[in-house]
Amino acid sequence: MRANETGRTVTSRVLSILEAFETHGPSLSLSQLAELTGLPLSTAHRLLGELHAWGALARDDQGRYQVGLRLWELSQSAGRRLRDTARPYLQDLFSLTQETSHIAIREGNEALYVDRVYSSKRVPRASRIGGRLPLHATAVGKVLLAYEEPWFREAYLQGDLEARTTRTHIDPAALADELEQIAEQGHAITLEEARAGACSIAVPVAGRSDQVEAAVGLVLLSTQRKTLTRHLPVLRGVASRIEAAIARYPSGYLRQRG
Amino acid sequence: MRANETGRTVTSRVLSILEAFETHGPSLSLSQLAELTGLPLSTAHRLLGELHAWGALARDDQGRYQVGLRLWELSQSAGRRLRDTARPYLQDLFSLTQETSHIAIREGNEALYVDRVYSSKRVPRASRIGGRLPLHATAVGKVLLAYEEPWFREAYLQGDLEARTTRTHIDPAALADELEQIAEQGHAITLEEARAGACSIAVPVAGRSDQVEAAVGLVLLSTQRKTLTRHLPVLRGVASRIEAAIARYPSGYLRQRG
DNA sequence: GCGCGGTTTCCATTCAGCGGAAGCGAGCGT
DNA sequence: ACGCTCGCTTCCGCTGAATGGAAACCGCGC
Repeated sequence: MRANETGRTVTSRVLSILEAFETHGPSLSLSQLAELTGLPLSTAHRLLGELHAWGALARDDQGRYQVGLRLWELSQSAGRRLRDTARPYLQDLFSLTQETSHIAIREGNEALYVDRVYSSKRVPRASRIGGRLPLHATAVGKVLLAYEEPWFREAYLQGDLEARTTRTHIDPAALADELEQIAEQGHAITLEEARAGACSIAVPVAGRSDQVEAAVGLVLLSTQRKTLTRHLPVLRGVASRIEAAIARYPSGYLRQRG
Repeated sequence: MRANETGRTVTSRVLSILEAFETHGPSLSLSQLAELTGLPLSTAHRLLGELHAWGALARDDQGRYQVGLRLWELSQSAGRRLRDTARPYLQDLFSLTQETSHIAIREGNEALYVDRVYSSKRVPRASRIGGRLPLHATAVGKVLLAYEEPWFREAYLQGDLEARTTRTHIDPAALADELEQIAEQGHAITLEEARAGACSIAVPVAGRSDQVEAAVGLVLLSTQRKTLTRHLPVLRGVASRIEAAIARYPSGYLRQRG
């Protein structure tokens, strides 16, 4: 009967519901959600009811909850900022190279894939739009890391460096050298470090005031590793066209939450 | 000093903040938001603080709020259900026709564009991914309407039928006839009804149990209107391949909120 | 029909959230 | 330099909105 046993704010409870969808499947029942969030059943029920009424959550025909289309539509604007700008150039990149092309930004300790155009060749899919991969295991990630503030880069290298494949570079000292070299030469390459059978190359995309805000890259079958650098001029060209397009925005328009 | 003057629940207040972003620009200041939501400044400030800390909102370097990438990432799963399934087929459709290709579902009284591949030709953009257009002004919308439950279709025709261009069909009786014909022949055509200079054609995509859940369509320059029907076989082929891919999901997986 | 897992509704209790007011601080005009 | 304005941030005593235990409800299988 007490009013809010836990001390958590209402807002944080609502958000913890959304959080549950991030980590545990796209479709959850009331009791699962109550379990996952630690909320009493009736409280969870009421909050879910409000979220559902508003359209933030939808219910399938078994009564389970899913993230709703209204929330999707709303948050398109966030992805859209970069995406809408970059999309045409990304498509150019694809038509020039015929290889899987993508653009990513840094979000926390991971590379967040903002958009991608798939090649018809069946390159192993390491990630998807809106998905994330560790910064040290992909070409775009390495680029983002290489141009990041030194304090961040160093802190990152201190942390756990997950090995995605047997080829992932996980030695902090070696990685530090590699990143330095990347910053110098202006591009990064990975060979089966995120996914067996795939290699990739990426270059930075700077916003106004030289701050690197994103990275564009290509993914190829690892059998074609030797052709990677051939795409560099095209990649650079596309990157600088994206930069020109971004330049119209206020600085920091893409970059969010340190 | 009173506790919650308005009678609105905390959750609804939080959601009203998100609502403000739907209708008024992608970037809003504290005082704008307080104004728009009708919340006292200090209350808005606290709620925004929580949303920001969680990552639902981001702040640009002028301190204004924007919808954050965490929310975007989270809600990708909603769009992803249909999008990830349909994407490859949509890309096939594009490479077969070289025309702007899109897929949409019904959300409320509007067609919600779930995904699109742009032609390089500069077809007037009537909408964007995650955007909406009235059901009666586009080919995909007409298809969705034509296969909708009769009670819904009739209610829709009673309502205000906005004229997007001088060519938009807004006579309820004529539209009813047109929809009947569309359901019969299995495709819809619009000629500059949503946007001057563009014409479009669309066919239904049925989920399990014949329920029409989405529509795929092409947009062409209106100068090419005579070639529209030539694309019908390709369009139908792609639609049925999407149907096959959808068939694995539980029924109602895409359809949400009546 | 009866028990079981899950969902929905009810309502007296109480502390989390409220919001008025005061404190900052950056920009601007004089 | 100085005061003024405008918008953001922090503080804190009061109170009704949110809480959660319990009980009703609803299918479903045995």
